[in-house]
Amino acid sequence: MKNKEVKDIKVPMKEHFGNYMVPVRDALEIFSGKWKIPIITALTFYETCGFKEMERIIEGITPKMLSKELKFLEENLLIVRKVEDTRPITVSYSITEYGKTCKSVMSELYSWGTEHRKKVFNIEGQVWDECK
Amino acid sequence: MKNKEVKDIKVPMKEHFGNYMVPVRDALEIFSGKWKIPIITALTFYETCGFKEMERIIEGITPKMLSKELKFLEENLLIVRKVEDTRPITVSYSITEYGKTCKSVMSELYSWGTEHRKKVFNIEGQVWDECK
DNA sequence: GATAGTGGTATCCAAAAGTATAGTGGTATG
DNA sequence: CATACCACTATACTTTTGGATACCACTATC
Repeated sequence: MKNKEVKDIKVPMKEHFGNYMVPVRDALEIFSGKWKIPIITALTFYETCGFKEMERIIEGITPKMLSKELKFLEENLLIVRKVEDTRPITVSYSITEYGKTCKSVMSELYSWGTEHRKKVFNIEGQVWDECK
Repeated sequence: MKNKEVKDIKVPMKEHFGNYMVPVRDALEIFSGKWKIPIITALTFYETCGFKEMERIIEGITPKMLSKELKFLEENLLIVRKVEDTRPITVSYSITEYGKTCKSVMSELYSWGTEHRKKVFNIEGQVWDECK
């Protein structure tokens, strides 16, 4: 470090980004994991579903995971659970108006992800079958 | 199911959303986990850092995780690693032009997350200290 | 020659996330 | 009254993620 200008000392991130990271983490907590986006997407499309119905729609999910994630999404006000007084009693899960605001994030993820796939794999399309 | 109209049968999601889910997952793979966003953010701010420098900036990260995530981000073309011919040799990590496109996703996550925090916790601000 | 700084790797461990499988209690249906 | 559908829960297990600690080779400084 002789004939180089003195490097500016870089401070730990909290001093710059403490306030920035927290909401980003909050958002990520909602959207990450294997099943949350499929559930939100299904309910965005169908508006309302029963439990077993979702088990069939979201292929591969186990009742344990479905139950857990539905609780999580309900706690976060994105969906509502309603017990219907039918015979036999059924339970309906619906997306809330607030839940629909997820669309903006998901479409951003979608378009960035699409470009990323092109960039990294040089893939333009028509190869979806290979991706499970 | 007597005096109710016949429910439309809801088909498994792949038929509707197979093509939708894949890029969303791709994007999420980049941004989820504990350290990727802090690393991207640090390099977006400082442009270039050395390895030990990043260990100090990103508080709490272990060299193992840092090394692993840097490799991942490099493979995904978001950052570049360059060995500088100095004494002692140093290594510089920089964000790429492409890496800067992450900003759009992160700012979407930030603004949704900020609204979400208000909605769910009725928190407007000034309580950041409680969140580590 | 001890110490410190550079850029990491190796090994072991704990916690979190997710899977597999079975079972529960209720209500219909044949 | 056996079977099946509904909405789950319970238990055990595997996989993934991340953390703790130690260590390596190299160079420079004291």
